[in-house]
Amino acid sequence: MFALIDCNNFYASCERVFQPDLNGKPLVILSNNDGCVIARSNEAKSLGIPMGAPAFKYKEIFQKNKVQIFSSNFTLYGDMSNRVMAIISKHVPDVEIYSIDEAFIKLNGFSENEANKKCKDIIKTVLKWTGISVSVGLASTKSLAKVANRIAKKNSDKTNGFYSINDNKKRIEALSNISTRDIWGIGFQNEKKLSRINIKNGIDFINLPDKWVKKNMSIIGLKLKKELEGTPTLEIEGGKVDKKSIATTRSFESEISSLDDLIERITTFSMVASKKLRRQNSECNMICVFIRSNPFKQNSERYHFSLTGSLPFSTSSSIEISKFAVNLLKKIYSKNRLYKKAGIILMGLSPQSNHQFSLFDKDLEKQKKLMKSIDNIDDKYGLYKVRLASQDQKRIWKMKRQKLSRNYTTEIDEVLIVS
DNA sequence: TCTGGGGTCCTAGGGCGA
DNA sequence: TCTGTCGCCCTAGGACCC
Repeated sequence: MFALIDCNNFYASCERVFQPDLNGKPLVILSNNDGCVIARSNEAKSLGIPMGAPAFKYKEIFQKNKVQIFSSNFTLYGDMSNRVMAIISKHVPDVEIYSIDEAFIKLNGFSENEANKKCKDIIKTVLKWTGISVSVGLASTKSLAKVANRIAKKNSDKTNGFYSINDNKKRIEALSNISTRDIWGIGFQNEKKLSRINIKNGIDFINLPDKWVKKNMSIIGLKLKKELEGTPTLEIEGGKVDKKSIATTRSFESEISSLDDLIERITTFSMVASKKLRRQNSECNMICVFIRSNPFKQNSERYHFSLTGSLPFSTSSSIEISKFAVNLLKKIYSKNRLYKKAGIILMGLSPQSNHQFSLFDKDLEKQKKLMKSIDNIDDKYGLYKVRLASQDQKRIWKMKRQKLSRNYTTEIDEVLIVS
């Protein structure tokens, strides 16, 4: 049996834990730069505010309904997530942390009653210890556990946050009542394809021939079909898994066109990305750089230039990576154009311990020591205190985060004081 | 004025060596 | 030595997820 544990309206719940007066009020969390709505409380959902809504377009609705607005505080959400996952891991050994607010668990060797009890215990303990409410769906496969979780959440007044698809009748009923778009793994494009042949819900989908599904939705679609039929094709992926690529990308506060400005951004992104790389003790041998226009601008040309290059050696040095990235940037840069977003993606990741030595390694030890010193200074005085000459020394560009809450759990100066 | 960021996996198609 | 075929590898792009 698999269970999916999902935190309810996670980001909104994190804010409410420390500001309980927000309970019952509509609440939204905005993306970086306060751009889009990325999380909503139930009250905000019922006002018709969709996921991904551009904040500026909903200003009136926010004002009219006194919607509480927060900038995303990933330090807080990340810390609360760690606490929730630690509690789940105490209850069961087989845990897969699927995202910041979701975890799959495997309940092998448990009787049905024991599995049900375990799920209910988790709901109770997480709420008691963290203040975050979670929903749990239990079923024979991961995809069906997702469906069960959805039922648990949608009907929380009846389910108390727990639902189990434990027989065929319940499985058929659940699949009849879920539209294809709401099934995990069926996205916008696949829904369009299915809709064209009049496939509307989960039952319609599993009644399709395997051959059609494989041809039109690839092996992933076929695996999903088997899962919904009750045959597991996806396993728990436990343990700490190293990332296979690391990206740092940002939209700019306004369009920029000069090469010097772009070099400054790409250098800074390289510093951030290579730090992430060193944190997981990896190095990379491929770098992709991209720059693009504003896709939302009416009546103007859209462009997206990107280039991937292979390094002659593997490295985690900020200096090597930024030097290489800037060279790639120079190759794709074109004058007299306006750019709204840029980014760098590090690929070909391998553990530092497996380093393949090459002719270019004469400075390796020197670079390693330098990076270690930079990381030490950052640890002591705050992130990214050491900068390369091509970076903006004053850092005049900054993410817009006008409605940021406090770091209640990670900064001693910001903890709540109870008087 | 103002529309996020960071991942994974799969497939098609081209290059290239056996 | 030339040519055809097969399969592997790489890359770009698209789809999905949160």
